[in-house]
Amino acid sequence: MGDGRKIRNMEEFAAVSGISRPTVSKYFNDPSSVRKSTRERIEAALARHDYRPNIYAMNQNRRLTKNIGLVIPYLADPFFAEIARNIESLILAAGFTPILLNSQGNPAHEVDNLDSLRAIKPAGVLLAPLGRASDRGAIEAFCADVPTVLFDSNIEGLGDAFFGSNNDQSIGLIVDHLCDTGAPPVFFEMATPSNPNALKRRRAYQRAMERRGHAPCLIQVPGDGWDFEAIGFREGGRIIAEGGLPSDTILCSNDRLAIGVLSAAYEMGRRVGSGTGHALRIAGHDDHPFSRYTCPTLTTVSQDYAAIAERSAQTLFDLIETEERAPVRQTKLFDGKLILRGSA
Amino acid sequence: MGDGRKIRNMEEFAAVSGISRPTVSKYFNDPSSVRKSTRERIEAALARHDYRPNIYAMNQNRRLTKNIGLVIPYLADPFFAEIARNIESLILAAGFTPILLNSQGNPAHEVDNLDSLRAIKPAGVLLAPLGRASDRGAIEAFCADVPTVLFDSNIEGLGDAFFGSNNDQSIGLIVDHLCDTGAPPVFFEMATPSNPNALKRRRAYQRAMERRGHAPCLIQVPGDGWDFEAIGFREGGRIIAEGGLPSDTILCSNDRLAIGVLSAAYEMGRRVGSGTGHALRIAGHDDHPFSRYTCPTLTTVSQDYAAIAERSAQTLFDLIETEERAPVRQTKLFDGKLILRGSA
DNA sequence: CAGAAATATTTACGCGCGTAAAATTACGAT
DNA sequence: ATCGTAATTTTACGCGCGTAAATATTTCTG
Repeated sequence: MGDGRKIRNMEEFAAVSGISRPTVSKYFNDPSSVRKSTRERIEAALARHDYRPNIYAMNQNRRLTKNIGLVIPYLADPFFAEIARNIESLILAAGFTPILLNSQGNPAHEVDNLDSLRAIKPAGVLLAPLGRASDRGAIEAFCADVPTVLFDSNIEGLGDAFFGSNNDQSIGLIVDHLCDTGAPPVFFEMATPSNPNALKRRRAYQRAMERRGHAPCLIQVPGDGWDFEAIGFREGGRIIAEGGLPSDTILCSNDRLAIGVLSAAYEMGRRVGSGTGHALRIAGHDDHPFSRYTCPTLTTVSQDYAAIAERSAQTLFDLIETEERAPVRQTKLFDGKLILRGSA
Repeated sequence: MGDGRKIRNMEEFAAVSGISRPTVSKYFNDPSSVRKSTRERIEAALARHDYRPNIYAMNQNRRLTKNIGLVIPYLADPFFAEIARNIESLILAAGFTPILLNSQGNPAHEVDNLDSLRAIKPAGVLLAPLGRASDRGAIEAFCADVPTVLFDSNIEGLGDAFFGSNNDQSIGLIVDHLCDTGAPPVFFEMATPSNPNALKRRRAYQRAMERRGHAPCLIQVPGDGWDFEAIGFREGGRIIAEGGLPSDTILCSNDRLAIGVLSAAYEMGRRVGSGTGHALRIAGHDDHPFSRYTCPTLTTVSQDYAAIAERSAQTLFDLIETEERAPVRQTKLFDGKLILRGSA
């Protein structure tokens, strides 16, 4: 395809396509904004010459670029990687360019990411914040400048919308299940959790237990960072070894902790499972990609992150379309589903 | 900080800092290229007015941007996510901006990513290709235009350099270990593997077995895509159930397959492990983040991806620095380390 | 302190495209 | 065929900064 000479800019491309440059410019900003016959002539020329407008020159004078920022708190976590993959596809399908940024569990890095985004003048941003650890002031300032939809972890009052999981419902689901089928669970978590939703889940557990007339019991273990499996393994192993738990049933704040605890229980020869004769029952939360390959397989609650991704993206697209900030901050929590497997 | 009026462009910023605009421009391109006293005056003004140059205007006329592309074949795999995290940090530390792109296991997507990168005029690109599935022609054309270092998976002759793992050495290591401590292993893999290094590992297994005077035995199971654990679980379970394996020892082409096989073996009540009285031994390759939490923990070979990341990044930086393409294509394979755990 | 070398300033132009206003053309419906 | 409207073309300017060349200034060297 293409004849010999290279097209250097839109001027030259407009010449070979027989259309004026401003119309070609209109075409690239929105192909449907030009007449059909014009569009066809441009696309014919495009097939012959493979010209692409210079994105830097394009974005320099445009007030809004076609870029959408996607900020993920910790991309090495397969759970977040999976959400990122989903949302990326949605952004591409909507004709935008996703800019994927990883906060790597670090609040300073999160702020850096927002700074980078600001420089890029994105049409909008989808932000899964670190949560409690986040620099609220920095995010607030950012949201004031750029249409931003928060997801996964809420920061009260920030952004034009928030979509996440209904931790009250989902934790309630698994607490009910555990209570119905055996001893009421203790709640295993980090004393100072990195995980954004941890505090909500803790309170949801407490409420669910009280609702059923049981006394909540929190097992809060030390540990920093995002290596949850290691913390679950080390501290879970310790707890199990020490004994003295008021229950044989452990509900973990998330699947990654549960994977560690499960592994420790196996090492120690404890029989984990829902069947008769078990020594321990262990459950998690999130339906992590690896939770179906633990031994035994992990009973957990799935988050409806397809819905969260879809709704977050669509809300941002609408925000960008209408070019005005949302009058009221939209919020919706999606229900989880009980995933019954072998561990509880 | 900052007085009332906003700085709109470099002209205005140059005015308030008392330096000419071209000098300020020089400063932003390389702070060390201006005299110390000048640098201090600019930085003082910077502290007062928080101005940042418009990156679109900057990059428009620059032949080389400060962007470095980082293309990952499948970001939802924690192994790749971890490498990406490493390399991202190195890129940032070197003063460049990482552009993280995910091919999502799809060759067409990989080509799209390279197209996007081309539009961004990156100073260089670090590319972990899909391997056999990759569109060789497209990558070749890209490498001709942009300094590119391949890593993880080699495509013979493409890019200015390649750094990866020495599969011959690492597979040899684990085959030797398995042979020394029990029955020679069969090799479990996908018949049509998605994984870039799969074919190299297959041949490495064959050579290692022949070297020790054993007949290689390939178990090639059906399955598409990147859900390796599911394939390992389904097909591994089938193989184990059918019986008739010439060995009780299974070496899997990668840890994710092994995780699935291990899970299947557990479900079927087979005793897996290196101890006496085991029914099965299972080993993997990669030292995947989850391999230390399987039941039993997975014996495997670690890739030295810190070295791979470091060397790949450094080579690209040098390439960018000298502004000339490498005269000879550099290649280095890093040795793996045996990780002895419970499964074999 | 003079002269050389390094650095800064001035001046000027160009990059590739967005976009506005006015003039022209093409289109669809009467 | 006629009209009104929508689409296109023409013309023109500006965005914010890179960069080159000539000139002026500072800093370093002996």
